Amino acid sequence: MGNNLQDVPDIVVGRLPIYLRALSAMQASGKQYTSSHELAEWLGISSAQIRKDLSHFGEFGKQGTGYSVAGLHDQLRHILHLNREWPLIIVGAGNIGSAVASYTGFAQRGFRVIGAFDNDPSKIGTKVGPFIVHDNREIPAFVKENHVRHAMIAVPAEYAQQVADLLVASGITGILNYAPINLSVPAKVRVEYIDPVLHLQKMTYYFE
Amino acid sequence: MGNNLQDVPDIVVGRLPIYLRALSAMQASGKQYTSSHELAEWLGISSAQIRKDLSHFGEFGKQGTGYSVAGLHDQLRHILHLNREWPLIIVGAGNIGSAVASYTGFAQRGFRVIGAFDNDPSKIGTKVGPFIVHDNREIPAFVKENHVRHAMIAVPAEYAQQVADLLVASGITGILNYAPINLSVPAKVRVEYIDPVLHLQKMTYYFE
DNA sequence: TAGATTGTTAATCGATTAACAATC
DNA sequence: TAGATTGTTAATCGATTAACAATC
Repeated sequence: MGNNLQDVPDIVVGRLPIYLRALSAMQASGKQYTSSHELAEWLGISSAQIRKDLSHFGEFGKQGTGYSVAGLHDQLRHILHLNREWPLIIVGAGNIGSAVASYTGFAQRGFRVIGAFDNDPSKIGTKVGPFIVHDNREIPAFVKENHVRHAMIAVPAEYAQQVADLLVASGITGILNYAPINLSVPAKVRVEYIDPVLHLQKMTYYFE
Repeated sequence: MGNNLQDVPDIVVGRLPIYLRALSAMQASGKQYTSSHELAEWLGISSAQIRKDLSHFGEFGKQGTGYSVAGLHDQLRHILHLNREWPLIIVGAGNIGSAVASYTGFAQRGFRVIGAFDNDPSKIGTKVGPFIVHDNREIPAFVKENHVRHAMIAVPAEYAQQVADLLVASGITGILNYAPINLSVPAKVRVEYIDPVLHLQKMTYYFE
């Protein structure tokens, strides 16, 4: 019941990848079946929440038995459109950009970095991970040719907005921003943020 | 009113670093005063929420005028215990660990990496950023000597839990986990998670 | 002063949880 | 069958927002 995208709260969508990640770990450990209770304990949330979240998309369990680990895993992959490989680009070839370009964890989870860009002449032409760094000016053509939807921004904060503008103009509709600054983009473009310092600062509130 | 730590919802605490980050940017641009409305537009949230959040900690504004950028910035730094420098260690000297060790963005925001560790003999003794990588076995002594409270985990998922156990046993009370796996730790220990793939997977739900 | 904006209250909105009939 | 667990409903809980008196 309720398969309309509009029906599903954003906060629920945000938990699906967490469920998927837990199911992958269970699958890797050879587990065949699980239950909302087991998943809940694993993740530190309530079993009712897991059942409620899943109920937005269908009925995936069996009374008395629970969920097939592989079955629910596949359903979630499908719901999240991860049964294909999404190409990604990374803009910024500094420390963070290099680490992201070299990160091998994308492939098994639905994504593949296919290009790296920077506007610094001293970086263009060098390699980060397996990629030769190209000039930012090549982004629009590259994005169009390769039907890229996602980009990661790993440039200094002062350049992040102009890079975002370029990405949006190039047709990118999902941005993962590593620069510690809020971006302003059209409503149709999704932006997610990663800033480790925010997490650390949140913790220190509770210290001392 | 309401300066009791228990009073303040965790979700409110999580927004304070975002406000602080915005105020830093305003300060850098030479702005003297701001208002809840301006901050709200900047951050894409409601002005009422900002005023409500701040009201948990005191009265920082003036009717008709708004907030002193520098004043509110300092208040938030104080509330978040950022008017000192917190030492950090990083465990795992791979791509992510190296990037984090080299990241220069911690210093201005209350943190400083002071040590890097790994258990791989081929990495111990090498340099990541400005640090020589030490053996994980040196963690307990190092944490005690330097009164370290925070650690970042950047090891493969399969080792993350045992590293977390070692950190907790060493006296670490705040963990920022870059490994894509949920950690199980005592209630007194805070854990925050960074997994870029979760963010990307959330976005693809809305694609196509 | 007149205009603007705060801090706070009360109302609204939405998310989480408890409980249980259905059923494997 | 007996035990276990789902999917769903209704109740609870908590967070967000609208509105406004106070006042700079």
